[in-house]
Amino acid sequence: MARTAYHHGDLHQQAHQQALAVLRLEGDGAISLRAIAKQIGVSAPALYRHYADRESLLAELAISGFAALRQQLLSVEQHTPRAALIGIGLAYVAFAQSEPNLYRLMFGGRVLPKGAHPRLDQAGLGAFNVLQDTIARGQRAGYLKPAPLALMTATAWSLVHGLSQLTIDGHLPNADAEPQLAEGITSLLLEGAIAHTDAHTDNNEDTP
Amino acid sequence: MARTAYHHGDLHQQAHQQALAVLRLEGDGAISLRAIAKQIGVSAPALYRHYADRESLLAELAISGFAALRQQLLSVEQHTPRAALIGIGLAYVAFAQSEPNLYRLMFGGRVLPKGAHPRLDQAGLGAFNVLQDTIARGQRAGYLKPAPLALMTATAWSLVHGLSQLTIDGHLPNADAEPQLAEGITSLLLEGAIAHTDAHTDNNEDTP
DNA sequence: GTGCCAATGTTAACACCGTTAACTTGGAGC
DNA sequence: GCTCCAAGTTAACGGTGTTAACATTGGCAC
Repeated sequence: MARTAYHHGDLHQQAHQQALAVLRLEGDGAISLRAIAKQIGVSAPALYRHYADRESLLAELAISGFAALRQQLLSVEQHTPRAALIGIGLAYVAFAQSEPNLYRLMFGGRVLPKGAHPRLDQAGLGAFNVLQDTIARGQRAGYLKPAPLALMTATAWSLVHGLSQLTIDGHLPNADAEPQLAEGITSLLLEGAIAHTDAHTDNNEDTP
Repeated sequence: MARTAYHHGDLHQQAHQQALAVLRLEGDGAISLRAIAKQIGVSAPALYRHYADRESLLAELAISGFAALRQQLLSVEQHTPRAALIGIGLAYVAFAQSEPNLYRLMFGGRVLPKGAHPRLDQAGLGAFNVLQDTIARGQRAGYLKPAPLALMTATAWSLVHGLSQLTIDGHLPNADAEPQLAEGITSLLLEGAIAHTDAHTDNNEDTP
């Protein structure tokens, strides 16, 4: 089922790979269906047999990106709650830095409106759950505070996502020491930023 | 110097406002120079007398966005270190939620490559500095740990930016209670996530 | 084996887009 | 009053996503 120009069977996969290559080099804005078709050696409308439209192609790239992120998060060692949490934070940021354009596509928001591609949302949840499970384990082990799981997960997710986005876009001044930065930030969250004692005694300042 | 079709003098400002309106409603991807020109009642190339290209128009929108964000951050009350920090975090997230498409443009990264628009970088720094100054004040007051300022600022910036981005793009499951979420997350960072004691005694697990 | 059908390609065309070149208009300064 | 320059104009180029109408062909039923 191949090789005769017609029905070469590999078009879907080939378009995916070609689009991924363009994405890595120049970003999602540079992905052009016509250009991809030309480089594959096929007419542009042929792609519409495999993708509903350009957005669907981008969504598929993002889905595979979330799968790769999930695998990378699953591969960190978990033999200590603290090691697991810091390891996941570092792995997350490392993924974003190794695939900045893919990461921007996954979380861009401009493209891929919320519920338009259910498989995308599902893939995002798959990565999200790795982090949430690790946090839940940390709580069961007594290492983390018994605060609401959703709150702690949202906090950790926000921190690593924000750091990823800011570093790959160069928004952090003095971002020379990135590895230390990621580890320092994670530790800071775990151990708290307040000096040492009676931190909760001054939170009644709004009732004069 | 107005009103004669030619030289109506207001074109720059009018294009800015029109583009901002489109941005708010449909996102930066929907901003079209030709469409803007048509709605203003002018030919498309006329815009090139006022903007070098489409990207410059977007950069100007982002610049005014950073200025607005800075003003919003400057307006929070600072009569207590804790109130100032939490207030800034809430104000930051509130800004992103009230102008999601503008916020995405400001931090998108796809458009506006790092050093291409110096005034943009400067505007971003202007907002960044408000947060950094507040943290420095908190340190001088002894409320915050004397950790490196760059580290603490990067942490706080990452947290609020990540939370903003995740909420406006709907990536957080169970994000029903957003206001509480923002405040809870900020508090969690300030007070630390680790249970209570000897949190630093198990960080030698990687030396067997 | 043969014939049909659905899958998968093709070309042509439409309506956009950003951008540039060449030209025109008209207000301001000398 | 004349001139010059900023700010507008039309025409055109090359590019895009997408659809319609048509062509090819591999595989399955008979």
